[in-house]
Amino acid sequence: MGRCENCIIRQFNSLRAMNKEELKRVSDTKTTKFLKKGEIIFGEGDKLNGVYCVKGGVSKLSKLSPNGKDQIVKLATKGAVLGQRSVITEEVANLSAIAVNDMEVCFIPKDAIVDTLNSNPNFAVEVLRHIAHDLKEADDVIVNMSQKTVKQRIAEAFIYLETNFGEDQNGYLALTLSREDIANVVGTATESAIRIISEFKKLGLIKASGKKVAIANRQGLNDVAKGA
Amino acid sequence: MGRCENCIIRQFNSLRAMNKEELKRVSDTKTTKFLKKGEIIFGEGDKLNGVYCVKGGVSKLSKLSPNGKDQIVKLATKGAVLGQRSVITEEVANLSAIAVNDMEVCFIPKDAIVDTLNSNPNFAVEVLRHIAHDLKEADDVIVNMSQKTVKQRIAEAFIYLETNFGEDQNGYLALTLSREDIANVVGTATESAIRIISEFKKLGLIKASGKKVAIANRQGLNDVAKGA
DNA sequence: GGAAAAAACTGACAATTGTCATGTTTTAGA
DNA sequence: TCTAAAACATGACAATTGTCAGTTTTTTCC
Repeated sequence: MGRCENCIIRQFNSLRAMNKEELKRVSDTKTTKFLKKGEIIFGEGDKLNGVYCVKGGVSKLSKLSPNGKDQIVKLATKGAVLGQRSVITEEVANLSAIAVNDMEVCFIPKDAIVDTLNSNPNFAVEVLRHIAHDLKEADDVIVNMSQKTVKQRIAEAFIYLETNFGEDQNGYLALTLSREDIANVVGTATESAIRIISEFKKLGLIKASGKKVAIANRQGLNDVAKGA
Repeated sequence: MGRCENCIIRQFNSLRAMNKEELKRVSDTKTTKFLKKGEIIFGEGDKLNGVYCVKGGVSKLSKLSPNGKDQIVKLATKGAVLGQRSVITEEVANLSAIAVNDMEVCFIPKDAIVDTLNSNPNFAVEVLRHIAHDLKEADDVIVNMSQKTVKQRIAEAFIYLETNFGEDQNGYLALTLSREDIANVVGTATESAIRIISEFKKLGLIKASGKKVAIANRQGLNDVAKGA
């Protein structure tokens, strides 16, 4: 089992503001878990006894709406710390976290986090910065959701996937989502998403091989996203 | 000019975690401002040199979407601290803050906030709790926006206004919003909002006298909000 | 490799929502 | 109090999006 002190992932999240002893404590109490695609890290309403630091793979953070549809609020990848918010506010989880592909995560019991928050202002401020950034992103999502058409949001989603997860060696988006997941990200019916994706293919904006999608005309997609 | 040490508003926000000296510093550097309905506290893209503590009145926090429509992300009332997020992340404001009715706010230069964040973990954690709570609310708004109909969201908006701002002595909602503002809260066209509000009146769910609105059938409104 | 299951896709249609045009009422200010 | 401006309201129609009912393709796993 690796030591947090040597973990490069830490540079991407708030744990980098911990000092040596604090980090040692985290390292001594953490446990590493491997999850297969589709497995649940935690569910809406679960009481969380710690946070999950994502070492590899991607998780979708989603919430079930009363009408039975899932809304994906965020995709979390390497470096993300899941469950942080719930641990801070001492509430049950507001979102579910489900593995989109195979994942490796470290579970860190909450005491190590909470105690450090209360004693090390650098760490508290660093966590604060991250959560504040998440809040800004969430506000932007609210605006997108309510002011853009489904077509625009799907175009944006592809651009988002490219800029955040990159492409594989063949130029396909490195993160492959099912049509249903894409629909749940942009908040529309699966059929609507499929229809628009087909249209994008016909227009030559993207190309697809099975579920793999590649951006074929970035500028064109951008124009659609901007409503041109 | 009042002293922060004696200000009851402080009990509602993160400033309650400040100690005597810190509070004294805030009190010595703060300035009080009075704003009329419609006045701008700060605008999207402004560089903020401090935060605004709301002593009275209500502000709408909104963002202009590329299509020229405003999306109201949040309504802030007594006790809210505006601009906190931007000061923490050292970014320009992501949202505009505009007075919905006459307001009184205290401007607190950012140094007093930032220095305390860096030195007093209690304060940092208290701010963290507030921002974390805001984040949860924002996530919930995302789900509502994307999974509920305009009718449901308008019904919810009235219930929200009642539970958060209360009623006046005649039973009307204490906070009166224009139809346009309501449309901008729920993310729809003004005409659509007007139509649905008219429908609610016909159904006896609400009654209206001019722009003042009263909830006439809470259970019925609730049913609409839940999609029954 | 083949069967079963899951995912992707398509068409037809209905419901919701947006837009534009216009009239009416309310509000604010001289 | 009167008037102009703003806000509210409504109709007609178009565009977007959702739903249902299927078919086809892809994936999974024995």
